[in-house]
Amino acid sequence: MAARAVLPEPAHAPGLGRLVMQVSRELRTLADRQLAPLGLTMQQAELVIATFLHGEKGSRHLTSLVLTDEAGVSRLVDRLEAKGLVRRRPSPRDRRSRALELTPAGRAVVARMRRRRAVVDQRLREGISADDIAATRDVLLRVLDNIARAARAVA
Amino acid sequence: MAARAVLPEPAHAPGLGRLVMQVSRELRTLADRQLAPLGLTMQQAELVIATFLHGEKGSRHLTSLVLTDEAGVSRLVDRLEAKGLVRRRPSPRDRRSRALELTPAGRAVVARMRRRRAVVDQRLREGISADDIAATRDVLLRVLDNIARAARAVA
DNA sequence: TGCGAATACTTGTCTTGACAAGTATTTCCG
DNA sequence: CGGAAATACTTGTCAAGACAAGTATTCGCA
Repeated sequence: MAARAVLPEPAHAPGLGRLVMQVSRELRTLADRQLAPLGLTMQQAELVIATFLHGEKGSRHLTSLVLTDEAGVSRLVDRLEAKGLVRRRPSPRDRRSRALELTPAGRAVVARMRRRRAVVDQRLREGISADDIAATRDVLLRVLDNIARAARAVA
Repeated sequence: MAARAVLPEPAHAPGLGRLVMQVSRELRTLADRQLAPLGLTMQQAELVIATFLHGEKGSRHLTSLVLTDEAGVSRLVDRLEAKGLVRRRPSPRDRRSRALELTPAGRAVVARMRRRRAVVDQRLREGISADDIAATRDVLLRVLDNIARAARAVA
């Protein structure tokens, strides 16, 4: 694993961070292309599914589920509302909050997307053992932890 | 810099894909914040470094190095040119192409950024063995392979 | 030779992501 | 109680990524 301190970092042995970002980018691109026939992006699909699973909560509670911040969720909901898949209702408990709910059209596509997502996820694991997946997950969680620590050091 | 959009949400185990995307996102955010004092983003820093290492090539050759497409590089170069770090020259060998070169100001920041990047990369590996890093890299490469296969299946 | 295909880059549009600032509402506490 | 602080969301701005389409130039080859 490359003692690549300050070295060129050739394309064939990229740093772990770079590799993670490459995988992330290609995952999104693939997902977006597969969802294009439904007229949705990956983020939009995630939000629709999150609304199905955790609906009735305000967008604040959904931000962590779709990997963006509140502002991002707000505009994501704008787009989904424009597509008629989701609706904002005033929340009875807290008038600052607006609860999300799926429209009939929204419910109509959830199952299909979830199935599709599962298939893709399955395909991405092909040829990789459960142990390797688990170990990878573990490493990535530790990296996340290190990122959080570094972020605190900066702040 | 204030309320970090970052950490919450360990909750239950997310899918590997989601985890990769989360790591990617937080990596970029951290890098962008650390580079902010230099007035650069992570992508801009990467392109300046790539120009230093592989300069004199047209942007076509740099796209794979900065994880975006030609259009992205084109606009990235626009921004760096506006900041006076990089310059486009007509390529003598091929008049379609425009060779990139660092300006003195560009060269002046390269060393600092590379050192900084190495430090951060080091910090992200803390507490993770070289073997684990290698195994993780291996798994991610196989995932990349699966993505490519799935992409071909779609196309 | 010359013409169509390929190549290098640019530009337009849409979506996302981060951050800052703004509004409305609720909570906390003196 | 009353006002300060926190909270929930929205909006504005900039940078990126993907994709499509456009321009200029070079290449391949009949």
